[in-house]
Amino acid sequence: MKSYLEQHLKTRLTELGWPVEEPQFSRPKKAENGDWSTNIAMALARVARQAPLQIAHTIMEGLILDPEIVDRYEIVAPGFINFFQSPDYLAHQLRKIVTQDFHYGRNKSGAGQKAQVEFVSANPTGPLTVGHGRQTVLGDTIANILEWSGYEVVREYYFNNAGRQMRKLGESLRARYLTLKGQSTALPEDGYQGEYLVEIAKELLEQQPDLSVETELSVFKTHAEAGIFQIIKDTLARMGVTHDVFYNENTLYETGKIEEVLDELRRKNLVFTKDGATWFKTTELGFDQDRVLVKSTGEPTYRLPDMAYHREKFRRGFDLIIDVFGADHQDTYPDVLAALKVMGFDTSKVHVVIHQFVTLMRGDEVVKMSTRKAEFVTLDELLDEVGVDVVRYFYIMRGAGSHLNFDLDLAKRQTEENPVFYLQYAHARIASIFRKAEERGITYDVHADLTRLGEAETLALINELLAFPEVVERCLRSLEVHHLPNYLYALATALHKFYTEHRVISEDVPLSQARLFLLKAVKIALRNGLQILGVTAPERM
RNA sequence: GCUCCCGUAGCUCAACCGGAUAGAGCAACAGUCUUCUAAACUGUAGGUUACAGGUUCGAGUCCUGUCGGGAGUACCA
Repeated sequence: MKSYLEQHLKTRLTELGWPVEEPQFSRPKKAENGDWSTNIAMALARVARQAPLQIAHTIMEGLILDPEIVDRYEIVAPGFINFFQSPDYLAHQLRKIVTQDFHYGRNKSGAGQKAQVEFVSANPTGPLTVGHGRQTVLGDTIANILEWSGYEVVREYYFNNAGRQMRKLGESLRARYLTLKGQSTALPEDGYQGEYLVEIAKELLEQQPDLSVETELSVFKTHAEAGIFQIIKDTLARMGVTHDVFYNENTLYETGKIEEVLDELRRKNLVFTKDGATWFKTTELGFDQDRVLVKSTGEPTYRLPDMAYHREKFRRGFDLIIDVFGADHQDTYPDVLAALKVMGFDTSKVHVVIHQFVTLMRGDEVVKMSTRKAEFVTLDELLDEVGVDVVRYFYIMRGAGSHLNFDLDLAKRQTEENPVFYLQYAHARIASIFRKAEERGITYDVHADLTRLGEAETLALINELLAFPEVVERCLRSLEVHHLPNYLYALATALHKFYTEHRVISEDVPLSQARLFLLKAVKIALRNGLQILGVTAPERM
């Protein structure tokens, strides 16, 4: 309907000799303002030097619209043109949904294109925390949206298993190991105090009982890393998340990619040496200060590998590159992107999604988190307490740019007034009605007479239902996926209202069948939407 | 100091490229189950969209400034 109107309106504007800018259509909030509305007359007021209402009339007088699609239109002050869709059109759309079934809501905007989503990327120093949860769900849901838009998607996890942090980790494991062996050893200063290292030490002791203080640290480091990665991957699996690629920063060194980037920047005259360190001349590119690429110790900062990594992303041929970062990484990407641009890559392909922090609350108290001190609630613990469906939904229901308060007490307590259950209940309710219909011998009929559907609540439900593909596209355009849970909530509300007002199964068999047909379509949209969110759609509750 | 994010009902948050009377949930109050699942529905109340200017037919949305919260501003990542 939208594209139909767009097309005809554009043609008409051309006839009139007015600038054919992209006409904007929106679904009015109020049903009385039609099913689709455009503000084109107001937008043209200045250029055409006429009153918006006059323009609207001029446009509409010469516009011939198919009555099977558009029932009627109205011109309303200050200059809106509102269109009302015809019943035939609605019926036709409903049939389409049922035919598309598992494909309802998909679009082809990314067909033939490759996308990469990098998310989580936590270094293997400890289990994933509640803080990582937000990024996990955000990244995975964005990836789902891309898949529903036709992209071929690679989910990627970037990690670093070298450096000071990992050394500390190895030392911490060694201390735990030796303590288990009866040689009580203190954890190093700033060591990792988490209980998980004790578990990993026990495993190590079973497998290799002969290690000692003399053993190379790398043995402990390697074992700690493997053990922790197992924990992380298990957690991700519980969340329903599978990464296709785990990219080790170290390979960038081994294959000389780091040097290549440095050389390339040198050739562009953007590198200089000062105080024994190697600097990136970012001031030359419009930044307020220069940045260190290689420390005086000879060790590169995160910046250089990040540049090399992103250069690899481009070379691997991705058409769309999405980085999901926490707010603490805010300053790390502008100069990385600047370097890539200098190297000749099209950085408009890179989209950085920054999410604000999660504040973990216990009632009114803020829970402070630190991986090293093991003062945190792990994602696993959260999953144990409230389940995957609730965790995924809670993390995604708010915009990434908003700070998220995650109240543990509330999440645990929430079993009844929880929005997730509200959605799932809508789905289960429909399933239940279908079971009941079968009992009563009323069968679902593909050829049901849909002209029987016409009450206000019914039309509201159908309109909500038809918006689903638009919501998916909007999530894609904006990379703001919280629109989806919000939409599904509204769809569930429309369903519940319809249910309260109108009995589906009645003596009137044709009407029952028409309503069953509608519910079938609603069930499809709910199920597909929940699938994108990674939330289950139960048949009964 | 500078950069980025945020500020909307008592609380948690929506509001598509600037559109029509700023919407939900929770909490409060009042109702609705002999009938397909009441994990639901209806109604009442709750707002100077932090503040002050500006841009225009129209601003929660864009611009400038102020205040408040968060993140960054390292030879940490």
